[in-house]
Amino acid sequence: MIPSPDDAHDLTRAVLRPARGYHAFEACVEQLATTIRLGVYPRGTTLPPERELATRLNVSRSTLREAMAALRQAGLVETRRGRGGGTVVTLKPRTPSARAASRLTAAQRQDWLDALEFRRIVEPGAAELAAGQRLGDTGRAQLEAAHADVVAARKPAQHRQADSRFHLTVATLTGSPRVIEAVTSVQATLHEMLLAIPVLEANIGHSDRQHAALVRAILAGDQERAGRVMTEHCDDTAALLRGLVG
Amino acid sequence: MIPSPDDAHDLTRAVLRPARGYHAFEACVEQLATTIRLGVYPRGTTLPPERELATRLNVSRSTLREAMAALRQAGLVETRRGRGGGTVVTLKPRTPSARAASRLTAAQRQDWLDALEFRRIVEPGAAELAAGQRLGDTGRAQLEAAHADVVAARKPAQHRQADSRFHLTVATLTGSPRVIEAVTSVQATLHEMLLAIPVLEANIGHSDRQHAALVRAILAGDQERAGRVMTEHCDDTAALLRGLVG
DNA sequence: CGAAATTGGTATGAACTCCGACCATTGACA
DNA sequence: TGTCAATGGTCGGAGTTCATACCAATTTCG
Repeated sequence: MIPSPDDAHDLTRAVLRPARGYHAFEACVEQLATTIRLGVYPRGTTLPPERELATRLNVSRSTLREAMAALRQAGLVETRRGRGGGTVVTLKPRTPSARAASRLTAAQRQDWLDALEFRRIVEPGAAELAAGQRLGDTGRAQLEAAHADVVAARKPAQHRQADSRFHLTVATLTGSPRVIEAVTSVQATLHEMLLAIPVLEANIGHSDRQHAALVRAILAGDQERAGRVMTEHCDDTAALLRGLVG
Repeated sequence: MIPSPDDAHDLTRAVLRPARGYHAFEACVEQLATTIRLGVYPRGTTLPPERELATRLNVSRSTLREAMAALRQAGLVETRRGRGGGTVVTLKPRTPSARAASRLTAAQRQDWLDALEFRRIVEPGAAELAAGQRLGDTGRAQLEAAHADVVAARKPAQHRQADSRFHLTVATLTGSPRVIEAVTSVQATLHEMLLAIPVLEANIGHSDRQHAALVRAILAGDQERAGRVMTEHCDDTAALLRGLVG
């Protein structure tokens, strides 16, 4: 039985997506800026050499350099020449402020809510997978270090970055490229949201307890519990944000 | 506490991904070919006009036309001019054959296994979300139609396409762009695998029973059961494929 | 029948991107 | 101290992609 074209129509509407959302240049700026803002490269660290970054991003060095120039002009990085030189991150982690929350397009809001739903699927899955992995010493150490950073963070801005890094670390432990990409994308959007919507101290404490429980579950290799804890964590954050986004 | 650059290194290795994997032209060919092979546009249906497709894929018409030319040359479509003309799908669904399975690169195998892991996260999540949706009559009808197509399909090739469409339909019902994209991507890879690795009739029967249970769970709004059934479904397929892929 | 609408086909120049080679600066190290 | 290596900076030509306008074929419908 061949479906009529009309049956297919809804599907295709949904399935066909932009083959290429933007120019290479913009894509680079976007990704690098996100990487920096998420704290993957914290303040003071040096980015990899241009040639390596270009290779990694699958982009010509010229294009990458244009992106770098944009970052430099935006004040995220500074560049020094010569051996031992390079591009260092100068961006101070932004402190959440509610100013931006007002000018929210409907599309933006929709995307944010979608990110929350997708997150609830992907991050628990990542946690479960990570718990199922047989982690080496380095893996366990990475996880504990990332968690320690979150606990140690005093200022909200630092806490936010450490939190991102923690979630990305969990994803990294799965060793699955697709999972990592999904979590990265979700965290980027989440980061945007949390910058626009300041979160209360009490919520941070709650969140930290969940992180701790998550670390225990993953280190213990308890997949089911890891997934459950992460699901709760996502649900709690989501409930909070949904309330504030509308 | 600022992490040392070395701490960050593993994370960045994982997080930085190609900003743009290929040229716009290739991306279009890739996506259109996949869409057609998955049966989103079954044999005999007419694709949307070039101008609309170009807009949808966010690509200039010239570029889209080059992609179309490639598809035409590859024998997937035929084109007629004039009002009421257009580009129609001529590709017969391919019958699975094991010929291709031999020349498998390590990277390819790795990607396939990764897709299976990612699928086990995303598709159950999609099923659960879909079950939680308050479906309208159209939604319910779509799901039942897609399922009926799977059951009615006689030849393996047709069954394969109907199966893809079924899973994509479930994803579509969630209404979440990110979920849809994730499932599409996963199904594309799965399709590749299943073309290279013929599956036995007995497995098809088993799979069909799971589909039926899934439809019941979603229509009943039973999220937990929908998720569980889909998880089993993915696990069973994965076990089979993992055995054959190595 | 004939005009209009819809669809694919063609052309051109500008902008973007890529690649490769080479230059300039600076710190590391023999 | 001088050489080397690593790094950012610059340049030019080739290939892609884009936007726009216009042409050609064919069906629909007044």
